[in-house]
Amino acid sequence: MCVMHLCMNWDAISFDWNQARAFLATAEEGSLSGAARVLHTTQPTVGRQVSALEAALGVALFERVGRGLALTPSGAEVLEEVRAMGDTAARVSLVAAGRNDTVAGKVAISVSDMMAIHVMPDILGALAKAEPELEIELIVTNDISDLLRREADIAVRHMAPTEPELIGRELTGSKARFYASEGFVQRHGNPRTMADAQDMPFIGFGPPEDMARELGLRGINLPAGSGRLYSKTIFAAWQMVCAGLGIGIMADDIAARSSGIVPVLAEEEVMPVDLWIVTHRELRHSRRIRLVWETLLERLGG
Amino acid sequence: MCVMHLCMNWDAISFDWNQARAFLATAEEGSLSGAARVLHTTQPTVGRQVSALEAALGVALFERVGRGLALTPSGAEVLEEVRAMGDTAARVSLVAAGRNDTVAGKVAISVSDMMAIHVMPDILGALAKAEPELEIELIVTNDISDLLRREADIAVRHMAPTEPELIGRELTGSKARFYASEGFVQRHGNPRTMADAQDMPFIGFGPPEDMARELGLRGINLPAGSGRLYSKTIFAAWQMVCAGLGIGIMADDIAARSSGIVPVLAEEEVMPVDLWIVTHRELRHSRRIRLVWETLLERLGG
DNA sequence: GAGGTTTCAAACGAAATTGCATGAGATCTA
DNA sequence: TAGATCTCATGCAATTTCGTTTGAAACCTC
Repeated sequence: MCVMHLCMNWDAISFDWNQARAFLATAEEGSLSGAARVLHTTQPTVGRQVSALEAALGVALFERVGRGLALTPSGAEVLEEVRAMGDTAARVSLVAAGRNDTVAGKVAISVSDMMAIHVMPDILGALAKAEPELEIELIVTNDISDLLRREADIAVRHMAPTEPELIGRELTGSKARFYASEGFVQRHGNPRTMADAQDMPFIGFGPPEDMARELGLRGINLPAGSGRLYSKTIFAAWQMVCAGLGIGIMADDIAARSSGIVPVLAEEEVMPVDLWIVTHRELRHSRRIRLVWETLLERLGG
Repeated sequence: MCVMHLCMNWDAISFDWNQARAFLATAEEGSLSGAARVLHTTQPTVGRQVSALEAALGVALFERVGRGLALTPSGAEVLEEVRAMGDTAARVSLVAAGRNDTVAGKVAISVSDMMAIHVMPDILGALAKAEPELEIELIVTNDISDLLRREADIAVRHMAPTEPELIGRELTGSKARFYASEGFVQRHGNPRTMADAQDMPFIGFGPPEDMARELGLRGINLPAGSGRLYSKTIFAAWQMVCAGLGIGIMADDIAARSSGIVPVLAEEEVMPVDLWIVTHRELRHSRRIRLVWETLLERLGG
């Protein structure tokens, strides 16, 4: 609109911005109580703030209808704008975090469950010891965390980021191959090719379709009907492999930590494991973020 | 960016929005004291709010340098985003005002000085009597007020609005013609055509170039060198006409209120006076605005 | 229909924020 | 260089806001 701000209209923004936030949270969450929860405050406070905003703007935003509130048409219209205000507020928070030059504070790292269990403890332990003021939240998920919405500050992913707002760095990932338990091999034999394993069960790390597509890209075709056992929680799936329920794919270094596990399908392709650390472009220069970033880079092999 | 708000990231907007506003005002005004003035609060309060924001974001926004503050590079970057937040806040205020269904409150009307003196008093008097809770600010300016920035809520202009956000309604403006004082006519005679007035002084309502261009569009060519006396304050210019200093253009109904004034240049074109009332599209349906709008329409002749 | 679980609203005491007054430092003018 | 006028920082009293608690009404489940 207008970039020049020679004279700002201060009257137009003189309403209480926190009350606007309370209204936003209430409308989004659907209730005063819900808003109070997400804002880490209490229901009476949110209620008073919304009422005060209504009085200040001279507009009835909600209609008190039994339990819960209902947006009035005016409220819906105002909400649109307040929502935009919330979006810009999130951007304020983002660039501020990117400029944050204190080491103290929180960094949220999103990793897969296997990494959380097998490789992160050492790294986080070293980090916590080296930087006592650093607070780290480990978000364990096998879905790709939404860095754009800042569910996490840094994510360890298995692929390069596609969003232009994100920047990533590839790590020297290990190799992955097929494994099974010693018990499984004793019972079924150790297949050397996929043809040998036609009738053997495979443990998947996600829906069979996804697994088949993923491996198909690497020239490996799983037998039809395999992978009826799967879990998106890789740790759980791997436990099934260890229990001798079937064949699974695992990174060599992690497989090496499990006892009683042997490689199978020796003549099939050994697959490289893509590993990326990813963060938001704006956060890249935050001292705190960079500290964690460098440590991850070093310990995971940059 | 993302229109879907299935789950909002509430942590990202959990900083104090009023503190952000304090920072915005401070940065824009250049000092804590200045910010305190525009925000109708005190300097210690603004100072504490800005400091608290710095602490919350972990970013040094200002560098305390003797008298006054200087934005840090980080502060400048954050300011950009907070400025965007301020813009959206202004929009909140705008649509809220448009939905405001209370009669009580302020309406700012922007008019030319002549209108302010000659026609508004009656209208505003009637309005104030009919609606005791209505508060009206009369902004007197011959520049077109920036309705987009809400310097005024309603403007009476001499041309149709060009901005798409504004809506206007044409009024039945009066006719305008050339006038001079009786004393002037006694001394110089009453010219009937522009040729007769070649050597007579003209009083302008703005820079001679503007006047010449404006009248040229209507087929009237002022003598070269006329209009060396002018004032953008039309009232002042008209006083010069009344004092017999020269010939001036005036709307008939307003000229009729001045004694000792007679029409001159009778054979020249009589010019229609364009008259529009203009407001912001969003404000159109505010009860308060509509009330004033309808009154202006009625009394000024819709 | 009773019990449990929500919701919002009201009252009261506590805590945080605000405003005023004051002081110290810097800039500008004479 | 001295005075005036700005600026921001600090201490203290007063107001406002907040959180806790309680109550009443609506919804869901059994």
